[in-house]
Amino acid sequence: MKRTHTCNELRLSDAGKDVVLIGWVETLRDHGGVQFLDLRDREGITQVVFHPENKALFEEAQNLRSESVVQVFGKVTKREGDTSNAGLPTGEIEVSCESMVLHNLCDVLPFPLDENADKVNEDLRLQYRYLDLRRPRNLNLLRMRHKAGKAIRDYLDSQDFTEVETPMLFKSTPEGAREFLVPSRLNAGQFYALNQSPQQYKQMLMVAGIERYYQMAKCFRDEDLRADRQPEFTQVDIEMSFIDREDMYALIENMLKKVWKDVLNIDIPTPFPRMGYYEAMNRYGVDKPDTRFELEIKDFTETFKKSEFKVFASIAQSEGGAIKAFNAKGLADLTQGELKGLEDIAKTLGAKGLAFIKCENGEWKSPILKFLSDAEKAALKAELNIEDGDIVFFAASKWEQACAILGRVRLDSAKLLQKREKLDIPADKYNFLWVIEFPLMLYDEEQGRYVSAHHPFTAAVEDDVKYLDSEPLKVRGQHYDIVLNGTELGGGSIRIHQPQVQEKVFKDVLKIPADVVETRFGYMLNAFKYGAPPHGGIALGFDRLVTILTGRSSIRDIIAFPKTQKGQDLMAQSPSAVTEKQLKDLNIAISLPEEK
RNA sequence: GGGGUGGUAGUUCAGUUGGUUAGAAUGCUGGCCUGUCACGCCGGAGCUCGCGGGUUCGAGUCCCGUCCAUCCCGCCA
Repeated sequence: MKRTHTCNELRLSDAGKDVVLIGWVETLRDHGGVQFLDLRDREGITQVVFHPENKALFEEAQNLRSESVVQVFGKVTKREGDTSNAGLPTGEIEVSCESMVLHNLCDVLPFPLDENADKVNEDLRLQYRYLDLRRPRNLNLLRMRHKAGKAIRDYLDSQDFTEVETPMLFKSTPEGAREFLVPSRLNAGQFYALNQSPQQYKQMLMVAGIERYYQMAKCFRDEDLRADRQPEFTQVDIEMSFIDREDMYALIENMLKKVWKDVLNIDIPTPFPRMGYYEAMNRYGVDKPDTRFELEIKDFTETFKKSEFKVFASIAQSEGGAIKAFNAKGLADLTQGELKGLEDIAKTLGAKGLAFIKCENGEWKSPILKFLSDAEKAALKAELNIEDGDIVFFAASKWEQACAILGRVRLDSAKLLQKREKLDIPADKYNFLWVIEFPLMLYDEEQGRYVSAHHPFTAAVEDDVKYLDSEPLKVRGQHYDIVLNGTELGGGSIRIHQPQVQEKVFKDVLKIPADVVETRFGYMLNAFKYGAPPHGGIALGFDRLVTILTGRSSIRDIIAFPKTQKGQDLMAQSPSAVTEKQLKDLNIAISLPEEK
């Protein structure tokens, strides 16, 4: 037995016991005549004391280094008077060391593992990921991730779900995200693709009659990375037969309720509010609104239709044009630099500029003020409740673009207001929201055809099916997104389960050529002919969920071995070149672009 | 593919209008210290300034290119 207790176990009542502890050297304090060693394992810290009577042991302790692994044999001793440490659960005792085994003398660390580690360059920490993970805070993140996963599994098990593993080696489906291709040695010149999601397999499981399926599914996408995106990630993938949207809402609400209860001991209220796609876009400028604060966007297209301000008037009169504004309440004191930052972000989203009106000392200030009529000013003041210290931002553009611009400026304004402590968003505020009734189709100008807003298996809302031929843009899908604090946690839909409907969507609405439909989806359409039950499902980004649950800002924090923005694993050093022989077996030739 | 930020001791950073031997803290290392808990005190070693090129009498500093990290846009059915 390597230890009798963990480093967070011994208390005053254990005084006098002979114990064995093992762990890492957290700190070493050498006072010449007495030495202290804080020994740490994943549970906590216990102070070990060395006295000079045993000279050999004392010198051995002096030669230890931080993060070495030592096994300590000794007696639990009460810490007398003010030598106890109230800041430590084990602070009333210490272990008087009688002998010690040094299991591993640690090299000098490449970076400190204390609270300063958060400031260390992330690439260095990723290279030594095992050291960064060793910090108790980071180990705890992995343990919280485990707890969240367990809560989900426990809940779904209680609801009679069956976890089924589906293949990661799938076939290439070029219409989705970029894929990781895997060459097939046994089928020269052919490739698998790592699955982007188990979408098609889980629908086949419904046809198979499993009724309630879930999987903690590893998924892969070869897209550019972000703070909330990794090339491989985990989805809580769910599919159910014989249900409607209400069943799905209830299931997910109860599941997330259990996760928050089990991991954070927080009761989140259910049911979650619901908001239509167009309402979300109009009020918040995004389809994943952060409803923890207001700063809502208002529409002034009608107000400016007959305006003397030609820039606004011409857009307001144009097909699909919109004039929108919101009041960044209390942000009139923003600096030139901050204003430029907001302008720049608006421009990256296609705005020509960012018109604004400031209200300071009862006076409106704005480059566009001279173009506005009294009636227009009155309308703005009333709708936006403009008061001293406020600043109003405008977007004039196509409806979707105007929403997107102000949606983004709204979020950035909120950050500026938070910095000024004029907007308070409590860390434990969790605003869940269902965003529903997305349009089923969008018109892609470039391709000159309709494309699925989400994926082509989504069923239309019953009342809208009749528009499928005549006005596809009017058709709402039975799609739902679950949103938390402005992050899209996941989405899903009730699926099409009738082969003739699915075929019509592919061929007549999406105008996918018949032969392409046959090669990509032929087996699916065929399967639907053999008693496919009505079904629907959802997929939740487990990594994103855990990121928010743990209050972190990057998905990399809650993934054990994450990749950098270039998709590299700096510790294991992947990806890497392979041998000529490997390539030959796979019939693959590498042709790199010429160096400039 | 595009835009922003950053790259100087092991680590985190400072470095003036371009100017002599590039600093601080921490870590490491040698010594002192019998009650600390981020122990304290005294000494020491350690940086070809991401890489390549250019301007200049002289470049950490200016210019060009490039690499890496990160944030964002595109992208993510």
